[in-house]
Amino acid sequence: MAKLQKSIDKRNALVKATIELVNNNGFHATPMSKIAKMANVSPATIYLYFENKQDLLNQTYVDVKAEYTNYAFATYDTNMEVEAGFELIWKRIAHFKLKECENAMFLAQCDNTPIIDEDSRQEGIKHLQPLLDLWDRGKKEGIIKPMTNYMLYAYAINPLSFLMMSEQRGAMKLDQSHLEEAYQSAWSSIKVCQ
Amino acid sequence: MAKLQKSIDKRNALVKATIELVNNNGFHATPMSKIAKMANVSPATIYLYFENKQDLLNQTYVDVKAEYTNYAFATYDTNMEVEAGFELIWKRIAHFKLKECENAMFLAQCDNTPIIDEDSRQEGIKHLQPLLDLWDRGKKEGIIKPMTNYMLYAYAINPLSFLMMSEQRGAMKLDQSHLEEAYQSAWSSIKVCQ
DNA sequence: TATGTAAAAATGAACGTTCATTCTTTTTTT
DNA sequence: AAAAAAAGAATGAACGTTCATTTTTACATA
Repeated sequence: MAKLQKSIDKRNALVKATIELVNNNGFHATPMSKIAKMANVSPATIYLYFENKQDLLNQTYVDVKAEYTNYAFATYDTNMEVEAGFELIWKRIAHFKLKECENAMFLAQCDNTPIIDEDSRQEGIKHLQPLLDLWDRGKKEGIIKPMTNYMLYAYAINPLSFLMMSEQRGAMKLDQSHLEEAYQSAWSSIKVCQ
Repeated sequence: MAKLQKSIDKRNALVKATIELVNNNGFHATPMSKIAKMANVSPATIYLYFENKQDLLNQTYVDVKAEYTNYAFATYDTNMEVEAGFELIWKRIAHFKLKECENAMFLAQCDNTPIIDEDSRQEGIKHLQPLLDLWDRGKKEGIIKPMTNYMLYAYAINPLSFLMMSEQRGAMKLDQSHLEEAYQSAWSSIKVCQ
């Protein structure tokens, strides 16, 4: 009973504040007091929802990662053809990274620093399975290059993080035609050349 | 006279310690006292070489970025053919990221977080010019896709950061044949398909 | 429906620690 | 012996977390 009574809104506000402040200042430069203030909550209240600062960060990471993959696979169906399925998933991921860039930036920061516990990192990876399965199928069918899934991810998906960060910094603008170009490059880099 | 007398070795030791500790703990979780200890120096001595902690980080970043690009272009000659020049530079970059992964990890962390000052970030980008010039030439010759340099970097170079981080985490091993595959994917994604 | 009450949730202030930076003194160099 | 470099100890601010207390909620009773 106890835990369920605690307002889920307050937890969400804390997670949201964490994302925004960590994006702007980095994890260790965002004090709990600021997170509390942004969430309209007392610092002490944070400890009713999270064990400590590290736990707050870990849970925020897993939350955001789940949101990311849920969005990515929402309209995907495992019966789709490999190329069509990949295009669908790719475009959903691209859309997420560009429209929800607060979330995407947060993930990029966590994925390139030692601030997240290894357990939470592993937890986050699990949700990507449908894409890895699709790639395995593509390799069997001779449509996708016989490379490790890490390599495929590096070329097909990861560039979107770089593009998102560049746009976020104001270095470039990504419109629909850029996105189509990007998709073609992603597909070129992993498809088997006929 | 004053500045020149200060030992360059001591400065280098401080920069090296900063890289190692920031890689393992993140910037804000590495105290000046630990940096000093690792460099066999008193905390107060750091302030003879650097203005403050932020300045230490900024200078470390610019140093490492310069080392990275010096290595990348060391054997490149602007008279080379586009494809050959790209292959050469790509392989030098790959070699740097995989053999000097301490340095590469440090750059990845700085490039995905707000810990570096914008000025130092800009300073670091300048040194990449030879590659951008090569790409512009390739576009004129119809060899390279007519995309922005950011897009080309995202697909041709940035995946190496992801692969380096994955290997560093023990998720995969990158041998020579993986590297050849990676190069083919990089080239596939930016070359004009005939 | 109104009231009393015990548990849960939330709070602001306080605590102890850590940290970046500075100060004063000592050591090294020229 | 004067100047530069380095050192260790000291300082004051900031932080994560906890504590003692207050406020809110849920609900039994009338």
